[in-house]
Amino acid sequence: MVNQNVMNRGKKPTVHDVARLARVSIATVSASFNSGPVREKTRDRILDAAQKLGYRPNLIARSMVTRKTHVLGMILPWNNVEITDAAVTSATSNSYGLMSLFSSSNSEGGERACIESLIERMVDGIIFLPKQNPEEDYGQMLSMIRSAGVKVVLIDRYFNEIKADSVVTDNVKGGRLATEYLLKSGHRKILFFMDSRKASATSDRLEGYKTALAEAGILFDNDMVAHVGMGENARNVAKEILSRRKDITAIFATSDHLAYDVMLACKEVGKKIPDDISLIGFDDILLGPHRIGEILNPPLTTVRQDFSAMVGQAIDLLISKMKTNVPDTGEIKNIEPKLIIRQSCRKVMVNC
Amino acid sequence: MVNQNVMNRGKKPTVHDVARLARVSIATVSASFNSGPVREKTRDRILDAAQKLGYRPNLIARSMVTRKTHVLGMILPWNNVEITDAAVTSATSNSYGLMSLFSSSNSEGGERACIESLIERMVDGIIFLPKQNPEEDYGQMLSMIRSAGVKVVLIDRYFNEIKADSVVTDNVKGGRLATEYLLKSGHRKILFFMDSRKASATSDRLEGYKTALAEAGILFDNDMVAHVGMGENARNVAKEILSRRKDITAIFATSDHLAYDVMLACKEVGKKIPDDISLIGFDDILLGPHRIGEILNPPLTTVRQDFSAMVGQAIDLLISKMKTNVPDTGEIKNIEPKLIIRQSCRKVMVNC
DNA sequence: TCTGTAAATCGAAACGTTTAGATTTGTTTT
DNA sequence: AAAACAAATCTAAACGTTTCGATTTACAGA
Repeated sequence: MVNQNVMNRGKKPTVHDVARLARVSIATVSASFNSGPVREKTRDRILDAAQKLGYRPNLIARSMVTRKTHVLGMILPWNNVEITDAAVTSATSNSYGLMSLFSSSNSEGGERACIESLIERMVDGIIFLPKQNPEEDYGQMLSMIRSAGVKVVLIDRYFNEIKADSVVTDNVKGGRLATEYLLKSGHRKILFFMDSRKASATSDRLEGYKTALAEAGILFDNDMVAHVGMGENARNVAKEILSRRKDITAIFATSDHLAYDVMLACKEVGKKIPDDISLIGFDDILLGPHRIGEILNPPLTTVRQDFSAMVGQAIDLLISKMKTNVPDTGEIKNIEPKLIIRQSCRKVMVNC
Repeated sequence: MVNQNVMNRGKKPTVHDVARLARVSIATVSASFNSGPVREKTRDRILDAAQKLGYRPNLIARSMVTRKTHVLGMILPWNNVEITDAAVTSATSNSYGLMSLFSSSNSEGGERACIESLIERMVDGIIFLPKQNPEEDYGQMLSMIRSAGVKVVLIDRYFNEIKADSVVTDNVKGGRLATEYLLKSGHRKILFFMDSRKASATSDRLEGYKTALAEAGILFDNDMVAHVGMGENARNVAKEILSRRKDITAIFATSDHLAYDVMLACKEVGKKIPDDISLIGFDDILLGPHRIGEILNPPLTTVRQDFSAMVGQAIDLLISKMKTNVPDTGEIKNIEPKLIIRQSCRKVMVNC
């Protein structure tokens, strides 16, 4: 029930209306809504008046003067449920809004256009998962962001040449986990099956693969890493390799999607998983109430990334950077990956 | 290279800086950025100046006076890649920003809290997919939105008692498509397997099921519709029915997730799909480069919803409503569903 | 009661646009 | 060349906050 006498008829009530009703100045109203120094009695009177009028501060007006929108931006190459979920949850619980953009569906302009759009909308900070296309100048993109006074933290990727705060899965550990598991199961000829992007995530996983091999005293063979080129079809690439390299007993695919393509290829080529080929993926993609690995046939052993933790920490970091105005230190936070054992790998006899 | 002489050193340039450099008033600057009436010669001078200064209009300040943020809000029960993808694409191409919220992960407050948050942030319009919980007062929620001067269109759901514009899949057609297909394949005992929510989508699919039955001259049997209660596990419910009702030859599940649970149940009970039981789903959930139905074993026949078209039309409608200030007509737009035939159904001999 | 001081309150000026309405400029008509 | 009119430009006032410095108030100590 709204008191019509004091209503600025038809329009939303403002600080002025509240001030008038509470018999104080607008400055005092503002103070009581921002926990400034105001006597309890006055605050009660003001809150009462605000209540009576149904007053809610206009965030746009506030942004105008504070030069903070309390909105975060996020740029991903593709939509990812786990990431966007974690991001809105984390942003919301810090009472920030979130605007997500997908750089690959952005028809023209890609990542740069996304950045410009977010800057224009004056987000306070940006969570950025760069594609790491070799032809793009990420240094320039980042300085574009910074010179607009916007804070940024990278997720799932980091740059060697460019100083930027990132939070990523410990991919070398992930690669090691997968490879060690295969090694322990007796496999010696393990194919590293990757896409052709130049992402830090992928090369770190490869490094983990090499580390595990070295620790097991096995010589790294460059022919055992297979790239799926840009235009190529992963399934066909896998088929080709499968029929050419009969010695391969296990495949470590750098994503669950790639692993699925390997499954398809195996079926077409007449190899059974895990009997003929052991297969391990990466990501453990979430799919509604399940993981894709549970649904596949056979259920896929894989390395789970904790995107929720990754994004949560990224947003915490971002917010703390927004408060204290220190320049980027280039810090890289690692999130622990986890081996999820299902049924796509089998033990193999080693002749020793 | 920025001209330092004219720079408001350190701060971003404003209309005033541009006006000064171009020797016009700020009103004229504003006019040329809003395609107002300004002589070509002057416009060039202004655009030149703006260029030189690196001027970009401050959208917050603009919002302050126009009372439009050019941001849309979206509320979904759960994150859905297809919907959020379509929404950001469509919003972006109309040069709107988008803020998505998920009412079920919003720890406290749910849908109402999401609405309040979006209103507070002064979005111009809201795309709302209500859970349709029976205990919620959606009429009140909608009038909350409207009285804040925010436009709203519903997706995937509509209300009978409440006047609200919606765009939904033609679910009775979808239900009919699925049932007719099963009927044509010779099935007579078709279980309608649904969750217990009171969503219009589900009851429409049931209506489509009944229609198809009636058209085939088959008496509707209420025992052939199975509900999964709130606390219940769909797989267990399916198992129970499967072992009790030996006459069932086909199951129409109202979602792909539910269909997957049926698959699990069949496996546990020793029934083979499609040999013993024919199964059909709904949604045709997108999963990266694939559909979940392709990945399942056997590949799942299902009814595809075109979420992309649904959201696209919803946003178009929303935007047109925001321009012309007419009250909601309660119009309901239908999106065509499509039967996707894979391998989870088989033909059955009819004794005639 | 008076004074000194800290705390509370206030007035006014931003913040960067858009937008009426007034005024000037340019163009056509007479 | 003057008058009439349309088009372009300008001036000033919003829009609803926060914030800074000034002013008032409350209260303790003398």
